[in-house]
Parts: sequence; C-alpha cells; structure tokens
Amino acid sequence: MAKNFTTREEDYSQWYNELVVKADLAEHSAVRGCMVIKPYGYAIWEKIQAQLDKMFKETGHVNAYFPLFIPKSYLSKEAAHVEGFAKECAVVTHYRLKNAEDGSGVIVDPDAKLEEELIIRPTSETIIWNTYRGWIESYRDLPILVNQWANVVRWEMRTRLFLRTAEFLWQEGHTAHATKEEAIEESEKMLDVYADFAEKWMAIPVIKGIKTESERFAGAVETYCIEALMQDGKALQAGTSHFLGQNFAKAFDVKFATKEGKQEYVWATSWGVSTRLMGAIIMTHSDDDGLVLPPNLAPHQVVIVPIYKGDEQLKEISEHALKIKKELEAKGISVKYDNRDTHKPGFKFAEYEFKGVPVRIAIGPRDIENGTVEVARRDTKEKEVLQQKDIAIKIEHLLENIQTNLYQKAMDFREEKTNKANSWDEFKDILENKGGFVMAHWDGTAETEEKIKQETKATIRCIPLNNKLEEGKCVYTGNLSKQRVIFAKSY
RNA sequence: CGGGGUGUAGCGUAGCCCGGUUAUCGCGCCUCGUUUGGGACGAGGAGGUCGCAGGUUCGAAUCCUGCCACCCCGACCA
Repeated sequence: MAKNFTTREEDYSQWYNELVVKADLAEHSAVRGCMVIKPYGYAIWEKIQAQLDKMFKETGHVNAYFPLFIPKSYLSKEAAHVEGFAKECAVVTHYRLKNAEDGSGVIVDPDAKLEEELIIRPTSETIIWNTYRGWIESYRDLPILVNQWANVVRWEMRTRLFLRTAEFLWQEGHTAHATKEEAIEESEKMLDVYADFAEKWMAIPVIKGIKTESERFAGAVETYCIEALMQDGKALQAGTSHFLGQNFAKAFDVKFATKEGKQEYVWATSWGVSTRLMGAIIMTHSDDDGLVLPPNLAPHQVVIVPIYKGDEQLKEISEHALKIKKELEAKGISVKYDNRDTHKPGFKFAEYEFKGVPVRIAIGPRDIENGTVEVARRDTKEKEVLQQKDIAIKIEHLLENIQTNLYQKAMDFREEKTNKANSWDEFKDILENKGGFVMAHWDGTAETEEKIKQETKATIRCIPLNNKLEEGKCVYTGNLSKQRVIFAKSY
C-alpha cells in the first residue's frame, strides 16, 4: 500500500483520492477541476482560516464581503489586469432556464439574455475598487484595511488538485492608502504575516522576495511573494502581496482630498493565500505512510485509542482515557478519543497515521495496571511508554517538539536543495539532477528570463528581499549582473 | 486547443489480439461466529446499462463506425 508519495506530484493525487483530504474531481466536464473538500480536509482549512484571520485582525484589518459577479465592463478598466485574466474567466450570459419544447429537458431561455454579461470573480480588485470610489472622499476615510474570505473561479486549461483548481477558496485583502510609502509598507507587512504563518504554523520555511516583471500580478506595480520548496524539488508560490500603485484608483477614478485640499489618487495593495496552502502542507511534510500535519494546524493534535476486550474492560479504560483527554484539553490541546468498536486498534493506528495526527496515545489493560500509556509521534514514528502522571505537560512539550522538528526537517531539506550555479552547464545540471532552488546571476532582462524558461522550464521564483549584492555575470548571456536570483521549476 | 493513452461493481483490475455456457480476481461492503497491544480470521452473502449509440454476426465486453468522458504531456496560472 505504501507508495513513494514523497517524490512525484501525481502520487499526491492518489493520496487525495484514496483517503486523506479527498478532493473529488466532479465527473461532469463543466465542473472538471473543482474540488469537493471532505470534512477532515475542510477542518484543516478552518484551522488555517482561524489563525490567519487572527493575524489580520492583529494588524488592523476587518472582514467584508463583495459580490461573486463582476460586470464585464469593470474587468476591462485596468488594461494589464484584463490582459492577465481575460483568458480564464467563466461568464454568465443568461438568468433563466425553460423547458424545452420537445420535452428533452431544460434549455437556456434565449429571451433571458443579460444586457451585460457577468464574470464570476477570478479576483475582486475591480468590483472592490468600484465600491471604494463611493467610500473614499477625504484623507480622513483612509486607510481602508479590508479582507474578504471567498471563493474565486479561474478557468484554467489544466488543473492540479489543491495547487490549481478551477474554483478555490482564499482570502483577499484589499487596502487603500493616502501615500505610496504607506501602501508599500502595508504590502510588505502582509508578506511578513504570510511568512510568519508559513514558518510558525505550517512549519514550512519560505523565501520572501519580489517577482520579476514577467511574473508580476496583472495590474500590480510590485508583486511580493513567499516561495516554498516541495519534497519533489519543485517550487511553490505560497502567498503573494501586491503593491498596486495608483493603477486601480485611476481605472476606477478613486480620488481623495488631502489635508491641503488637493485631489489625489488613492494608493492600493492586495494580498492573498488560498487552499493551495493545504497542498503545500501535504507536499512538504508527507511521507510514505501518509499525511504528516504540523501540530499547530492539525484538526486533532492527539488521538487516544483504547485497547480492550469486552465492554467491561472498555468501560474501565475509558475512564482513564477520558481523564487524560480532559487534562490535555485543559491545556488547549485538541483530542479525539476513538472508542469505536467497529475497528481494531491496529486499523486505527494505521488510519490516524494516514491522516497525519501528530500524537497517538494507546491505552490498554497493561497500562491500567502500570499507570502508563503508550505515546507515538507521527513525524519520527517513535514510540515510548510514559507514566500517566503529568502526561499533559509531556504531551504539550512533545507537540511543540514535533512542530519544531517538522520545520527544521523542511529547512534542512531546502538548504540541501539550494545550490549556486556559476555556469550555464552547471545551471542545467543542477536543474536536471538535483532540482530545487538554483541561485544564479541574471542580466535583468525579460528576454533572457524567457529563453532560460524555454530551454530548462525553470523560471525566476523571486529576487529575495535584502538580497546580498555581488558582482557577477549572467549565467545565460554573460552580461553583467549585480545579484543572484532564485530559479526553479515550479508548480 | 495540439500530442499520447484509457473507459469492465464503491476502488483497483483479468478477459479483448483469436467473438461462444452464468463476465475474472483483489480490496471494500453486509450477516454470523471467533477475535482485539500494529491494517484479524473463517463461513456465507449483496453489488454489473462491460462509457454511449449504431452496425456486422446465429451469437459482441471482444470485430467495425460514430460520439462521449476521463487521465498524462504542452501552452496559461494562486
């Protein structure tokens, strides 16, 4: 049953389909590439949501909700934006069905054609900036720091479970500011929030950087990103934050009166992360035995499995188990006590390993006798027998330990897979044989970037923030370069 | 949209080339019993428009034609 899940993206698909966070691809072609997120998978998303939402609020943001439908004309107001999204939009053209005259079912009523087509949001900049025009008159109305939890649709030609689905869940922050400096500060601040979340909660090390012009968000002046490295050596963009300049303010005519009484265009940012993060967690930590969840995001941090013969023994063991459960819960640890009598302990052990529960406690007659429990950690598969006394504090430390260990393991892996290339041959060799991040000099032109992509499939993931400046020669053209940038094959 | 591949039970499959009883096997599911410290065992049972439509034939999962769907690779992208 165990397959080499850690090396190839296709194998992860089997994962999803078999047990873990099953994403059923709908059978009908029209909804091909959409996910059904099963309860256990959704519980992980809820944990992600809860923590991010807290961090957004701590940085002064509030939630709001904007329409799913965007009038077509809105989308066409910002030139670069429409160019970036036009090719992947789902369009609503009618508002009514009727019975077919030949009785063959329902058909679209041709009389119910919309005057103006509606686009199902691929992102909400346009409708939000159209709304902001009415909210902003004076510098006193600024800043606006709004976030939206929503679903969006991008009609991708090719979908990949979790990483690129036709419909996905995300949050999108849209802020408006009086000054350029404040807006830039906001986009950098939110990038820090994302990086913090990735490292402390998902246990995924990320590199903060800015995108090159060709990889920049459609309509942005600057795109900041966090880049993570998956176990198969491919890079994954885990989050983005954009400094939008005055592009959307100009497109939607959003001006404010300054203290001096002058009319000026508003400065904007937008930032988002999506259900792709769940893919990142799976592809960073999973092993051949299944999912491995970081304790901070696991729906159940601890599972207790009783081992017993007969109802009487179960009753006695349950008393101990529930007492331990209570003690753990008092420390804020989420615990599941699995007393189902329809499955044997061995089956449960395997099942929770597959689901990535960080810590498993087994308790049976032997333990009752000795006042012990058997504690197994998911990340290393190590087991030890511990005294029930003070178990809560031990488990608390163990969970912290697992969280740190997962991060360190991922960090070690990334460092091993980050290499410098000083020649074109070396560059190609690393990409082909080692994978991972390649630090190389680049002459700064989009042409060179494009040629490298054509020849190797690798793209510039980002130019790291606070990058070390060093003189060098472009790995492809030999032209002068002032710094190394990060190349990788990516999802 | 281009190139390749595949459709048989909830999942994974054999059979197809070379047409012939009641469509194979494993997992899963149901019942009963024995089990329960690492995915239990035995016995019995349920479950099928063989992707769809047409054709050839005494007879089609198997041969022919058309259609549909899905998967993989590429362009696009969080």
